Amino acid sequence: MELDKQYNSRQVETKWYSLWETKGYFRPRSDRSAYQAPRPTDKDAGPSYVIVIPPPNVTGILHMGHALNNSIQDVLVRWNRMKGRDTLWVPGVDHAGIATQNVVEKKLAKEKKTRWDVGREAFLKEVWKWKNEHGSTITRQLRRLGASCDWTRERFTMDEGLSKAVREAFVTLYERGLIYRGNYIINWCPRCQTALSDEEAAHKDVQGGLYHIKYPIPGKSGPYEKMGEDHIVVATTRPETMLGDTAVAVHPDDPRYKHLVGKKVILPLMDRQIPVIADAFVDPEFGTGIVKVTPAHDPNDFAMGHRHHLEQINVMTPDGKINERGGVYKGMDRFDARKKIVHDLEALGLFIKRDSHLHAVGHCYRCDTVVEPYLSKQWFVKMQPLAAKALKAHEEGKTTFYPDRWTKVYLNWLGGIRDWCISRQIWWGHQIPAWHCEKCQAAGLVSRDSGNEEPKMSPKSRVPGSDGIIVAREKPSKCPSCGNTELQQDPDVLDTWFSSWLWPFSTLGWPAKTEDLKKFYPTSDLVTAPEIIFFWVARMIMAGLEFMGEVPFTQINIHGTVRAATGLKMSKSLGNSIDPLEVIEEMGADALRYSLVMLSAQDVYLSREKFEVGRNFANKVWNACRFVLMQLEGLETASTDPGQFKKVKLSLPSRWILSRLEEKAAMIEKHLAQFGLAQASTELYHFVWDDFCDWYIELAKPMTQSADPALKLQTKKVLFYVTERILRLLHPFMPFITEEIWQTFKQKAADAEAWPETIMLAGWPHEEENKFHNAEAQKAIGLLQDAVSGLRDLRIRYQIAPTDKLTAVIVCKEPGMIETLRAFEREVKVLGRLTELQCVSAFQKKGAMAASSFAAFDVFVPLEGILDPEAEKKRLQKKIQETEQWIENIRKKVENPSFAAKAPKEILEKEKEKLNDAKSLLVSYKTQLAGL
RNA sequence: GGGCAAUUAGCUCAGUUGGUUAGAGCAUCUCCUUUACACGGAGAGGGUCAGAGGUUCGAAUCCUCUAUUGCCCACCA
Repeated sequence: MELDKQYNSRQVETKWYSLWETKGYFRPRSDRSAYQAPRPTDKDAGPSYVIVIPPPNVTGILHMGHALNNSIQDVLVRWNRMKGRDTLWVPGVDHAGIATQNVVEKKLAKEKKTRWDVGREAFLKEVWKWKNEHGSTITRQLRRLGASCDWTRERFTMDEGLSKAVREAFVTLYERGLIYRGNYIINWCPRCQTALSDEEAAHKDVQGGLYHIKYPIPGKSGPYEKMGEDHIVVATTRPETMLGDTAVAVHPDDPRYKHLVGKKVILPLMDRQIPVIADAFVDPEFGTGIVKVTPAHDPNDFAMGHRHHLEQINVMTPDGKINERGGVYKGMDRFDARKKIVHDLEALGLFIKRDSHLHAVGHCYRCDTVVEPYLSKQWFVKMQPLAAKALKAHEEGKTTFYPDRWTKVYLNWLGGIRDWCISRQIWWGHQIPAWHCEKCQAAGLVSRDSGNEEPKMSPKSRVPGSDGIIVAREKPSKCPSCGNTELQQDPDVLDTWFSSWLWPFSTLGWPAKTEDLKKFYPTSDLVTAPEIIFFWVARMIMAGLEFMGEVPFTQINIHGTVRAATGLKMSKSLGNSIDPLEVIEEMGADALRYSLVMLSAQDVYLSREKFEVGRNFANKVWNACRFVLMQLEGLETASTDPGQFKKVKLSLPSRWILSRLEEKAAMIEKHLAQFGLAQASTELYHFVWDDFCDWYIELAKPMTQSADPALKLQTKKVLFYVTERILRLLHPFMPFITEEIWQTFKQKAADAEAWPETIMLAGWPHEEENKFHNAEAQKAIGLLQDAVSGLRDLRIRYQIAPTDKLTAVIVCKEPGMIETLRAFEREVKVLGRLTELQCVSAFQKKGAMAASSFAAFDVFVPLEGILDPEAEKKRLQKKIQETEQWIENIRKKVENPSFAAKAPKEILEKEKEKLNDAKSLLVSYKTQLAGL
């Protein structure tokens, strides 16, 4: 079996993925006894390694953010799996309540139907049908990416087990007094017609208006247009809410208005008298210093209403129209009503002006409609007690964020946490496990949810049913209070995140005490984007502590956001997205993954060209391996055993590459251990490309053609050994191409029976497995590289074609170095394409020659008839000038007494060495100039 | 209003706890179809490391301020 000349990513990817999956390689080791890790020597095989996928939205398709997130996770999972740890990656999707419902509602709208037309049951059937037909798009796409999830454990937030977990969590919190119901101002989306949590109302700066309106002060009698100057002025951004005003407020210490407190003003258009109250919330500096108070339509006013026992007048319908309490404006859309009201006020002479005003307005995160602060009865989770546990866990060092700066963001949010509105007035989701007893409610036993009260830590009564609401895990047969069997389940469903926050343990079987839960909880790492720290990460930590008594994961890796090259967030609606699947089709999943990971050091600004790095690299790897395979023709003894080189006197390049491999593997390991995937992949890229391909393979070529059979053999063995290890180092990043190549390598290996079935289960090359470190070899190859570069430079400088004959003399300036130079004379001759090469320690220049100079040596080539003395003179003068400047700089540094006194010895040595090198160079240049 | 990032070559970005004559990829230019690879090889040009102060023997790196950009949070109507 040989590798095709062209790498066919499509074919390779589908072939290997289905094989991996069907053979069960993605499952934890403990689940696949037939495939035990083949290398028990792995020192890092420690506790199990578990991560949970951030469940993507069931309506979603794979976008670049997912591709990045899952590439990173897959690198970590594959790396840990190779290290021999019992590894589990649980995949799944969430039901995305509002988003999914919207999709199906849109479908219905095409038939000119609404969900109310078809009814709840039939509608839910439709949603399930949609889910079953389209809900697996994203998981199919994750497979294309190569994500090595254990699909046998795939979960859906609405499946039976997770629904049970949701009910368990809800009831438990209720019993602990951490769930309450009440009338409060929440964010209401008039389009989706549901409540939203604070996190779901995205604030955006909007250029709006600040409307100044006169509220007349009533005189003796008569209509207010005759009140003359007797009025106050309020400023508001939402004039339409004035229909529900029940007071105006001033600051208690504001001298301008002190006399008004306790008096009444007339609410225009509604002709109601409302009181002037004093409240410290009012900022005398803002606007006119007078605020209209609308307790049913503004959270601040709501609070103020509480303090002053004001009536709450809700003037809006759930779909954002003015209701019957809005008088003549009834039935108008809120924004139309705003215009009409301003117009009417103008007509009455009560409208003063509209100032342009920039302010933050909440928008529905699903449909971008302006949300309305709206008074309604909702279910809430009391968050402070949960947050307190999370804060304590952090103090105890149980949660660590990478990079660290996110810690503060997380802690700040926890510190200022507000209660979580969890009920949604939609149908797709977990229906709230609460049942209403209409008899009890009619009897007036509704103490718990009467609203108009600040939420209490402990409800007044815990006796089930006493308030007409029964919260239970399963539907109760009758009301425990009155025996009524006609119980109605609360129609609302729970926020989708109420199921997502249980994900780390609900997917492992909770509330049942399963083996998985015992073995795999808490999980190891969480990898996610910063956008969902509040939505998901913080809440998972709180849920883990509350329900499991333990944080769900200890390391939280927050990676960058994927953005389009323009800097905007990538999104389909903006038309600036790049479809990862297209990139996979075009360049391969490995290319996509490698490019993304290399760029992931911070926010990722993407354009299509950026994936060329990965594509080119994959191609490079493929071809380098093809070359190595060609060398293995007829070789029977290729093996992965490091011991094979113990008794062999290896060539200098081989000693060098083995030393580099060891060094780089250690560095890559170090980076991976601290989520430095970008650094790790970059190191690997340069090692493979620069060290291995550009130098070692080039150096190896002549050796594999050598007349010396021993040299020939050992070189091929080293090529095989190093390449096989490179494949394993690359595998977490490029799973497909490495598997494909590795399998062909396996067929050439003498120790193939010791190889596992897949590279996935081959051990991770550990730097301590062998001891190839060799400083001398590294130094010598450094000199070799200089010599070869010097020759290439000379060829280019004087336009000598590569095919032209060239001889050279290397003049060693450093005593003792001559032996080293002679040691690789042959290699320099080949790489420099020389017909002849001499290494000498003293040299008398004859005829026209030019040189490349280095600290340790000069490389001379004869250039009879080519050398232009004038140009050469100029070049050398420039070099001399540069070098003198350099020497001057170092000298200044070295001769500074403070430097000598304070700098570490190492640095001092280094600087002195540099100075000597520079001086040596200068001598070379000057000698050359003199000889012209 | 508060907070966090970013600002380094034409473009996109690296730059580890302060110590290389500041790097890479792409783009540009020159040369090379040498039997792994033109998705390649060998070279070249190109930067006062946003600006100003400060700490230090030494600053792209640490501190302060300023400017520009982006993001997150926030109940001043």
